[in-house]
Amino acid sequence: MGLAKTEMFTKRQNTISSFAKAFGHPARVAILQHLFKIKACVCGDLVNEIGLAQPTISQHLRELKQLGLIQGNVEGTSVCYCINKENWAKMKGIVSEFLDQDLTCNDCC
Amino acid sequence: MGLAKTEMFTKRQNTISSFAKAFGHPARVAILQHLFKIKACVCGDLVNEIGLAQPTISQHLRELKQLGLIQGNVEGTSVCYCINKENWAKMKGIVSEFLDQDLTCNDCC
DNA sequence: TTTATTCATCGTAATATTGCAATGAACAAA
DNA sequence: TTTGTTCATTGCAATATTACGATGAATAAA
Repeated sequence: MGLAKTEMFTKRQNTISSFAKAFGHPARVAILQHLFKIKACVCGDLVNEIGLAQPTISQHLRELKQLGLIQGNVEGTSVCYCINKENWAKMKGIVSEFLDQDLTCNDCC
Repeated sequence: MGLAKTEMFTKRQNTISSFAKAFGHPARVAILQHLFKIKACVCGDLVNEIGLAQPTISQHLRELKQLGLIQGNVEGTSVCYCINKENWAKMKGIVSEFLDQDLTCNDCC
């Protein structure tokens, strides 16, 4: 019914999918790549850079922020967003462990 | 409008988000983990293992198959699904490159 | 104080995703 | 052939996501 039955899965499985969902939209991929590139940012730059409306960018930023992958520091009228290094590293560890699973396989395939 | 404006983004950005979307649901994470674990599988096993209805599992399998991450070989009345090692490795390379971006940052944050 | 700038939030419309009952297709066994 | 097994597909209902105009809150500048 459009509702992910999260209670059926392990905490780890839900964590992995939550992080993956964060990268599951090209706008958020682009936002993160831009933050990595310039190493600091304000929302207005992203609106020009990405090409989506300001509320849309703001909404994507909020999702990334709620997951802890970015942080925003208010500076006057603008907000300085950047990658949260510590949480990014944690996420990378969890996702990488999933991606790095053993590929050995029996004769079935 | 619920429509990702893929044409605004680079091919690479869309590729990353497509793969990420595949892991963006705990059921698909669980399916892949199970395939890794037993190294071969049929759909019926997954229905018992995961706990979702058979059509639901079949639908998730189709998405993973369309992305090339798994493959299914028909064996009599059952279908043997397993990880597509080559494509998994390719995907891992693309996603890892994104995750491994340089975390150095200026004094802004 | 007034005005401008910047970003967040609200409200809403459109599309996407998830889940499953019902059904179908393919094959094997009786 | 008939029956049973296995998985795919269809059709639908419910929820989630995406996008943006309008508006609000906060601050800075005039």
